[in-house]
Amino acid sequence: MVTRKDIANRAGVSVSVVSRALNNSGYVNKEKKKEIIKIADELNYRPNPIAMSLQQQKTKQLLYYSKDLYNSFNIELYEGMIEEAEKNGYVMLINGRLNFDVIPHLMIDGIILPNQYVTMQYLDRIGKNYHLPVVTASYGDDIYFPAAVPFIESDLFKGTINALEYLREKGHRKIALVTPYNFTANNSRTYAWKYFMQYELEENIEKYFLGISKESLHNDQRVLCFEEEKSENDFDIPESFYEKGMLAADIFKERQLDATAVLLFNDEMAIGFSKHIKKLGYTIPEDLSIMGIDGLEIGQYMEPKLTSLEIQSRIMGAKCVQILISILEGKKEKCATYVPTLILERESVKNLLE
Amino acid sequence: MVTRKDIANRAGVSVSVVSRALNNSGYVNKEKKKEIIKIADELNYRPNPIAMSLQQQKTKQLLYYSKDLYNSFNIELYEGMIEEAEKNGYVMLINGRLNFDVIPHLMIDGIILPNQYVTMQYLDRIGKNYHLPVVTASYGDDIYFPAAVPFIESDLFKGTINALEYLREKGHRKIALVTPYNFTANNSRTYAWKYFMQYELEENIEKYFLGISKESLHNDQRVLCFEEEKSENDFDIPESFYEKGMLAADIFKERQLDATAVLLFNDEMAIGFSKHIKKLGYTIPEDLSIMGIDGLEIGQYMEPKLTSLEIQSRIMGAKCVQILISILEGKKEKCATYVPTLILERESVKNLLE
DNA sequence: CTGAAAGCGCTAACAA
DNA sequence: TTGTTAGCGCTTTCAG
Repeated sequence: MVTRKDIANRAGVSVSVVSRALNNSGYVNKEKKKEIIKIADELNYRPNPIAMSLQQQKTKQLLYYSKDLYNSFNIELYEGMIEEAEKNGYVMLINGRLNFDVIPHLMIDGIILPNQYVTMQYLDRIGKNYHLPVVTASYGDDIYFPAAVPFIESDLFKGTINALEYLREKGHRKIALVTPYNFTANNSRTYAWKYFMQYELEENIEKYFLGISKESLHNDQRVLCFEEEKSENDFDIPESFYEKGMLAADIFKERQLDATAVLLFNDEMAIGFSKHIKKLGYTIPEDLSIMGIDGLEIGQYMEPKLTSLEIQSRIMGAKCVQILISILEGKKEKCATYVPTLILERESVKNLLE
Repeated sequence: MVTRKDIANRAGVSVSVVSRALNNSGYVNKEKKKEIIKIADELNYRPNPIAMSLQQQKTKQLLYYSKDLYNSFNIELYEGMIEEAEKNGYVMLINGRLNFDVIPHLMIDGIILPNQYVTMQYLDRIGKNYHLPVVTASYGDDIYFPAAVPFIESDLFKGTINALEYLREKGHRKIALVTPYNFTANNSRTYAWKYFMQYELEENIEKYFLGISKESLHNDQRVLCFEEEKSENDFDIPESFYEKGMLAADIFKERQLDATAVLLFNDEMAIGFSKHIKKLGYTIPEDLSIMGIDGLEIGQYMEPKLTSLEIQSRIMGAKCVQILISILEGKKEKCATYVPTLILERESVKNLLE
């Protein structure tokens, strides 16, 4: 391994001169500088990032502690992060296993956590004693969540309202909501839907709410199969959105709901729901319009192509990194940042007014 | 930040004693040792991984340089790696962007590259001057690939033969192969298929070969749309397996192929193919049996559930890490390691003999 | 059994 | 403009 010492020896100068030459800092004789750079090049010198990190007390590395790498939404988020990190001279790492114990072993300057629940757990288990700037990339799951750390979230309250407005414009009034959680869950999607249905459309929100959770379904056998419904507190368990979507279709049919449109918690659920509801004899969008949330690319592979409320994941990822870096640099940052959503119009919503 | 010096001060000893006590190395008075550990605990001391890395000249971190995080096969591979790394006291990082320039900035002891092409590029651009143990996780893409670095691959030659034998047992003889590459491509799947069709089944291999590449399709307009067909050498472009599978279905029908079964290069292609061929009026498996390669979980969501040749990705990932670590530890390692495949029997293959 | 000292590769303050 | 020095947090040798 080539070090600055080697270069110094070759050039007949001291290491500090080499350092200054290579870092473009302080004074170095122009001739010598050229010479030093030439030698460094010849020797194929690479600064040792570990030594530099030790000396500078920073690593220029950031970590995205993702919950679920199988979910392409998270990967898109990560790609947004990579890009922004790169621009700022940082390396963006990712770790797919939520094992907090490894964090102190990692050589990083800051962490991006995947949602508020993980953040809470982190604060509980590690964060108290181990300070490392943290930022949360939130889906907007819980509107009452205490902002313990700065968070960046998709503006899903406004977004859901927009989605519902879009459906209303197409003539829909009876719009069911399918979510994997309870009626009382404080996520902004549910919240916005309740508001809109109740005050804008004046429809019965109990009737059109389909929560695929053990509470909402009164311990229906079919929902108790899901791992995440069995345990209470384990946020490590990936959620079965797809399967829950399928179950929702069964229940939709059983209840003979007269909704003309269904808004689903996310695209995965929407895909599971659509697949199954078609099997049960419904035609999309003729009999029933479907709208997802996320705007994933795979929605295109559905038949018909899934209309969705797009969360701009890349932009969100970039924002997370921006904010984390500005915290690292000691700049103050406001605690909540909202990224707007977009209506992604494809084929699964019918215009009833035409 | 708490350092060993702080602990030493508190305990009234020197740093070396603290070091020895905390590392369980050398002699330390039992009483003092207890005391030191207690203080470390109270102060919530965490060894600085950077300082340790600098001193020990190793980071205990490994990198999986994945090509495509959207492909769940790679994620499974990664999970196998994580587990094995953890067992051996290593941290497994992953980076989704193939930008070789960041590698020298990373604090890692070794790299796992995603296939031989990437390995070649790596060797070309970085590896020559920058030594860092490297291992290749190969799909078995090219049987003539020069083993420049140790590689771990799924035994797809044997596996493909097994898959074809399985199909033969079910009464299939006319078995088409769908791949995204040329007839002359030296990947072991194609190679094994050619062999089996020619010598075991004595069928016409030209007739039943469906290569979805510009060469195989004589610059058919429809294949020229794919990004990866436009450029010659860029291995960074993700491949459009799904879409190519759909195109293959069109071509299968156009040619009025009388195959009773189709073996596809991977599950993604198989899913695209199946979806589209159903649309074209075929029923699976009644009219046509389908078999994929990979054994992905999403194959279960297809209708009917996809029968596939399972690549044991977790085991492969673990093997990669094992070998990389043993190289790091100076143990010799043989260059080629093969991981066996498994027939994953589901619903998309019909038994013609019943 | 303990502690001083050297050193991992680098930077930065300061003296020359 | 340059080189010496100290130090980032840690380990390890070696004299006490």
